[in-house]
Parts: sequence; structure tokens; C-alpha cells
Amino acid sequence: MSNRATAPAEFSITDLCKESGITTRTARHYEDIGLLSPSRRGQTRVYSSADRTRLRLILRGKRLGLSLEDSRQIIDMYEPGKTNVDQLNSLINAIRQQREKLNQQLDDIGNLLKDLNQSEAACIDALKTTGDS
Amino acid sequence: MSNRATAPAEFSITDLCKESGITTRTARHYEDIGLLSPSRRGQTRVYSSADRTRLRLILRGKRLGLSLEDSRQIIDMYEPGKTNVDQLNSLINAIRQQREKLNQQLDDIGNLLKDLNQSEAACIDALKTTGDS
DNA sequence: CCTTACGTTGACGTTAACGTAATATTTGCT
DNA sequence: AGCAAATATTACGTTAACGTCAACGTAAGG
Repeated sequence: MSNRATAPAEFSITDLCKESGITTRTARHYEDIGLLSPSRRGQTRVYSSADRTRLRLILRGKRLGLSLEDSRQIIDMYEPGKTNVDQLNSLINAIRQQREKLNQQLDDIGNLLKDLNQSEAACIDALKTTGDS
Repeated sequence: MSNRATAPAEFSITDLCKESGITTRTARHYEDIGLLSPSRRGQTRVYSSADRTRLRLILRGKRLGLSLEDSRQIIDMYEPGKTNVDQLNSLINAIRQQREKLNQQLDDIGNLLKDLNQSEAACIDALKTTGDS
């Protein structure tokens, strides 16, 4: 037995989309704007596991309310490649800004969770009160 | 001394917008879609501190990537008022769904922060290496 | 009285992120 | 070979969330 249930190294567009919960239109759209660039076998798109990873990062970004452009920037941060000192510095800056935004989000989520807890408690209370009478 | 530096009970549209970092167009838009409903002095809008609070909730929602409709629903959760048992139950359900989404977001943020830390470290490293040579 | 600042209501424009056909190929069974 | 299913391209449509005028009212100050 070589490898059993290993994630395949290649994906058709429908497979990738099904497992990611997006439509093929969306995958093609991401390609149109340069967020994904699968290779081709003839005309047909062939997605690598790297493409799959990129897509996952994009979707994570969406869950956090980022625009596709924002996600692109963040993903680009992962492979600097640019040896330019200025670029590195501005990249560090961008990273720190993102971190601040995320901390703000953490704060917001904490507060919203508190609010939801209260609302839920109020509901349950109301249910009890309505229950008797 | 009565009350010093107490938040005013009323706001003009520009004041509210300045302190909230939105445009008047946005405030009016929120009114158009029924998210805000300030009282009027003649034609002129007069915002109460309750209106201000609602706006703050909306903006918090935006930071979390919620649509205005999502925010409306969440805000509506805060004042059930509806004594209907079914409504209360579906409300509790909605609350729990929201909580799940938020937990997913917490997870996402944690991962993204980790990624950013790594990227930053890599940048700083690259800067050092570039520094000598 | 004139200007300036702030307020109002339309109403059309714009951007992002896809949806939704329509039509043409290609590919995998049988 | 033949046919259904998958893929491709092209292109117009849609929704949310405002932006951007235009045109006008009103109140304060010089």
C-alpha cells in the first residue's frame, strides 16, 4: 500500500468546487481576476494542491469579511520573493496593520458574543414566563 | 455642577457622521433601508443616543464582514418584544447559528494571525540577510 | 442683502462579486 | 460510433452599499 486516501495532487474544476462549496463560475471568476491560475491540459483546467490551498486562504478571507483584493494582498505576503528592502518594510507595515484589524475583530466578536448570550438568556426567560400563566 | 462632558442627547447628522467616520450619504442610506429612524425637527434629522448606539452596532457588524441585513437581524434580536413562542425559538436558533459563525471567525483569525507572524518573521529575517552581504 | 454653511430630496452612476444563459467543445462510457 | 455529462468561452444581468451630482430650503453672520 503506497498511500491511501491521500489528497489527490490534481483536481478537476467541479471536484475542487464541490469540496470548497463554491460554484465553477466562482472559480473561473477568481481566475479572471488572477487569484487562481490553474494549469491546463488542453483547454481544461487542472488544479494543483497549491491552487487548492490558495483557494482555502481566499475563502478564509471571505469568512473574515475581506475583499478578494485584500485576500490577494495577504496571500502575496506569504511569498515575499522581493529582496527589495523598501518592499520588505512596507510589507511588514501591511502585516502590522492587518494584525490591528484582526485584533479589533477579536474585540468585536467578544462583544457580540456577550450580546448574543444576553439575548439568548432573555429569550429563554421569556419562554419560561410564557410557559406558565 | 450639573453634568460636564456628558454625551449630548441629540446629534445633527454631520456630528453623528463625523464621530462615526461615515458620510451623511451613508446615514441617509441606512435610513432609506430602515436601519436608522431619527426623529425630525421640521425636515431636519435629529439623532438620539439610541440612534447612535444602533449605528455603532451596525458598524461593528461591518467590521465583522456582516451585511446590513445581517446586522439588522442581529440588532432586532436585542429587543424581542414578540411574545410568540415560535418566534422566540427561531430567534434562539438564529442566535446559536451566529455564535457558530463567530467561533469559526475566531478560529480563522487565530490562523491568520499565525500566518502573519510567520510572514513578518520571514521579512525581518530577509532584512537582516540583506543588511550584510 | 449677500454669502456661507448645513440641511433636504431625488436620481443616476459605480464597484465588487458573482449569477445566468447561450453556445461550442471535449470526454467518458456503452 | 453515439450520446450524455463535463468544460469551455462570451456576454449580459443582478445585488449591495454607497458615491456623486443637481437643485433647492433655511438660518446665521457681516
